[in-house]
Amino acid sequence: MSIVTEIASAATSTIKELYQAEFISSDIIVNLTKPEFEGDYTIVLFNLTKQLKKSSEVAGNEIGNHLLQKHPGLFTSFNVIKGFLNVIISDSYWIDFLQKNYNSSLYGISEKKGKKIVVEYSSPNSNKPLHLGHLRNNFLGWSAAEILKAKGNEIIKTCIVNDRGVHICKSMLAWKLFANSATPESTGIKGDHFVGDYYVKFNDEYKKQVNELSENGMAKEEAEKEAPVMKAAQQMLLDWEAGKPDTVELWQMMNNWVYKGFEETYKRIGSDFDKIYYESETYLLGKNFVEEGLRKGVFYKKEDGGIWIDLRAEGLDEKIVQRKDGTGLYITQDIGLAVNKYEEYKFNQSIYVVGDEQNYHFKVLKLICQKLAIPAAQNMYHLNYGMVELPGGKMKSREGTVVDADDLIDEMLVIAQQKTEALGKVKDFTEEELHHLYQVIALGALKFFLLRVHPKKRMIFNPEESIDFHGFTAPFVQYTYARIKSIFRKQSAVSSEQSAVSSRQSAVGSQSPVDSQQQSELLPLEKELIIHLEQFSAVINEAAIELDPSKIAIYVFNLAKTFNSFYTEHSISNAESEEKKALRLQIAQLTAHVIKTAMKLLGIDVPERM
RNA sequence: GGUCCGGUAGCUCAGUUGGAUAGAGCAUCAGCCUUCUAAGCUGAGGGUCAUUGGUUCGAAUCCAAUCCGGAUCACCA
Repeated sequence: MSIVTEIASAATSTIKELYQAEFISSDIIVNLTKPEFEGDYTIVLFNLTKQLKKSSEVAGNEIGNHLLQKHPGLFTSFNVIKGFLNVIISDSYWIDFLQKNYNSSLYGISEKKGKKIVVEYSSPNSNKPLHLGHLRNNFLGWSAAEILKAKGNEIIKTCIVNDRGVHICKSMLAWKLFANSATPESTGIKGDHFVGDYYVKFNDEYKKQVNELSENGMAKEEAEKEAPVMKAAQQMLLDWEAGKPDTVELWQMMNNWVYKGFEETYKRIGSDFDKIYYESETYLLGKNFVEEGLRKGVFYKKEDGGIWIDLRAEGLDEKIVQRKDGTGLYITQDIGLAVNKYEEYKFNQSIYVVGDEQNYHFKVLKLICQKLAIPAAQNMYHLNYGMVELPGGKMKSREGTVVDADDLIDEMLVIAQQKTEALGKVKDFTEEELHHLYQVIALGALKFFLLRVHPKKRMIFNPEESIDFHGFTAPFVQYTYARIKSIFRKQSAVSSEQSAVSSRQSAVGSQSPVDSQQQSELLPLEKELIIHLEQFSAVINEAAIELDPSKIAIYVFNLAKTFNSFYTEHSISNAESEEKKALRLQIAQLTAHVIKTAMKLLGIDVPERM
């Protein structure tokens, strides 16, 4: 039980005993006391006093006294200011908490509960490389999965690759027209970039043709339809759907180039999937449900043969689910995929990590699934996030104005190397260790940068301003971790020399009243750190409920910040007494553990030295 | 036009189940390396919480209206 719930429930029973008034713990608001007042936690009385028919001054004192009497181990004193009851938690409570947890490798992690959750994320197109927007998606999806795992859920990570459609045919066509049989191997270009280049080439050619046609007097709209490359791409899609061998072969070859490139990038950024779905295999799945929907009267057929659903009662529009030519649409295949996934995994919840431009789509999808009474409709959740934009506006892969994922990571690596070298602290590192360190710092900085803001906020990324390594960043937190590890390295070097008194053993073993007496005078920064550490589970909980990794990022940053103040203010190795030293080593150990665990929830590694 | 999301310091963002004098980072300025790693620490300046009205002991937070920015409302995915 967290300290906050403990206080709330103590207050609840106190109020019941004193006034026979029935409140539940959640009625009692318990906050951290503001620094300018004396106290650790504050119980807000305003909302209670009306019902108690007492002034908050009187009630606060009565409640405070009663709490002290009933829970002498928990509270040591209190004060009442206006409607606020500030309580001070006893040092022994905090020391007890620290003793119990400082050496627990699972601190903060919940036991398995067996709830099964499918997280679908990444979802790339196979006609272009991953860009900054995908990175936000990947980091968010990965982190959300880790956070849910930490709450004891079983997670299945899935990905749907959009590997078919006219946009795929566009790069195929451009390759046929312009490549002269060049391949990633022959050019030395990474496969996904190679194919992406042809996608851009297609659009260049298309624009050119539209312009030519317009200049010859054709209306722009018509020119866009009549441009030969566009018509050829559409023909290619028909060929593909008809299974024309050379088209399918070309499609497979080019997709494989892309997948090889993706694999490399995913490995770099640490994304993985338990199951990859390909749209080419799922795009026909939803059609069965069109039939069913018609039978159930959920859908209806219009005169031209198109099949629709009317969602106007739900405040939406009419939506087509099957074209008049009998083919399905995006929404149709998503219904099919949802059912497919459910049959495969029988999940309790299904999370889709997809940009907020598709909010409408997922609203409709859920509604349709509900109306069709598909079990997969239960607990379908769209984890949406804001687009990443450039100062000049949206990124457009057609126009080549994207921040490429691979390029960005390379750039971050260079910066990590430069900054590290400038500090000159890694002279004894091997090549391999350096390489690993740069990787940890560069990717950490990037992930933290994209995860530290609330998912819903759209963000503007300015490539001119490189990502900072100071302040609210991963390197800051990583540095704090490395500092702590450094202390322990030196400590174990010392303690192996003087084997008589191992400070850690003396800490755990010391049960004598003298020791606890001395230990129980926590300095403000010591207490502040322990209070921070105690909040970890509550923060994970909040992050899991809201599916919001930024909560973790903010928390771990504040923890590191508090530790750094503590570190500057008080010596650990040369503490005033052996008891203090033992206590501080425990605090440091738990801090390191929480930093490492929290960062892992963000998909970020921490270095032992930096 | 309908629906949804956002607007908090120069910039990037916390804070929104209503609680005390609205907080961080960056940037700016002033200090701190003879002591466990200065990618650090300490301090200063910087605010009409978009606007107006309402609800109440109390509003950045809830309600209404307005303004600004974005997304979406495709027989594209």
